[in-house]
Amino acid sequence: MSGRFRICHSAESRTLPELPEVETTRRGIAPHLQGQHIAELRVRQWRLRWPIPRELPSLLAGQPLGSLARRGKYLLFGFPSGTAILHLGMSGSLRLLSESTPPGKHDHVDFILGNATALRYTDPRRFGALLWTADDPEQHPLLRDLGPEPLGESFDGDYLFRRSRNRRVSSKAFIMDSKVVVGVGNIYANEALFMAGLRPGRAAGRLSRAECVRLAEQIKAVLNKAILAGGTTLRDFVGGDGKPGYFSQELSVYGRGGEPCPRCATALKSIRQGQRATVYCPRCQR
DNA sequence: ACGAAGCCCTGCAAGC
DNA sequence: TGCTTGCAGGGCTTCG
Repeated sequence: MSGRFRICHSAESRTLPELPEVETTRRGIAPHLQGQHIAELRVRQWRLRWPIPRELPSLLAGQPLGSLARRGKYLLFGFPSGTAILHLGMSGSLRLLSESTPPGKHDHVDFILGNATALRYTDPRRFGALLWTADDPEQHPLLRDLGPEPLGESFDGDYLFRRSRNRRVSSKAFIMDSKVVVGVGNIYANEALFMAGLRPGRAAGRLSRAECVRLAEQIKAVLNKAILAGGTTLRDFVGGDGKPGYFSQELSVYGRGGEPCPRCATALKSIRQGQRATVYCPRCQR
C-alpha cells in the first residue's frame, strides 16, 4: 500500500467489537495518526452511553496527537493536555476517510485531521462512549478497577485460580467480568470455554488449578488467533487497510447452536446465561 | 462482598 | 405488505 489509506464506506456485516477488533482498529489507524493534529472535532450526536463532554471540541482543536493506546476495549488518544477515552460499545467502529465524505445516519463524530482526512466514529446503537480526562487515564473511574490484560504476563492460570476461589458465579460470567480480566466478551468467552473443555455454567470456584491453566491458555490463544485474523468481522471494520477479517468463519461454537460439535459431532447446546447467549458442547465440555 | 437483574440503543428477524 | 414485538449485546448501575 502506498501510504494512502483505503476509503471505506460500506456499512455491512459488523459484529461486536471485542478486544481483537479494538486492537485491530488501533493498529490499523495508529500509523495514519502519526504526526497529525486535530484540526477540528465535529460532533453530530452528543448522546452516547454517556454524553460527550461539551467542551471536548475546544479542548481538542489544534492539539497534536500523541500515542494511541488500548486498555481493555478502551482506546486512549493521548494529547498534551489529557486523554480522550473512546469505547466502541457493541456496534461502534472507526474508519479513516476523506473529510468530505458525507456522514451517514450513525456517523456521530469526526476527528478532522490536519491533512483533510477524518477519523470517523460510527455507532448505530450508541453503546459507545467518548470521554476526556486531564489526569492519568489509568486512574479514571472507568479504567481504575479493570483487571489485567488477557495477553499480558500477569494473566495466567494461577491468577485465574486465585481470583476464582470462593466464587459461585458461572465460569463464563467470571471470565467476562472486566474486574477479573478485560476484553473477554461473549463470543470469545464461549470459544475459550469450548477450547478448554469447560462447561460455561460451572461455578468458577469449582475449577481446578489445572482447569484454570487451560482456560487462561485458551483465552490467550483465541484472542491471539482473532487478532492475527484481523478481528472477527468485518469487511470494513477499520479503515486501516480495509482487509476483511475471516475469523468469524473459524468460530467453533458461537452462533452455532444445534450444529454438530466440531470435535465430537454432538449437537451444540444453546442456552441463555444471564441474558447472554451461551453455546457449548454437552459432551466435550464438563 | 457478592450475584443477578436492569438499563441504555437500534437494526434486524419473526410473527400477526 | 406493514405493523408490532422480541432479541441481541458491553458494561455500568442498581437492587437484593
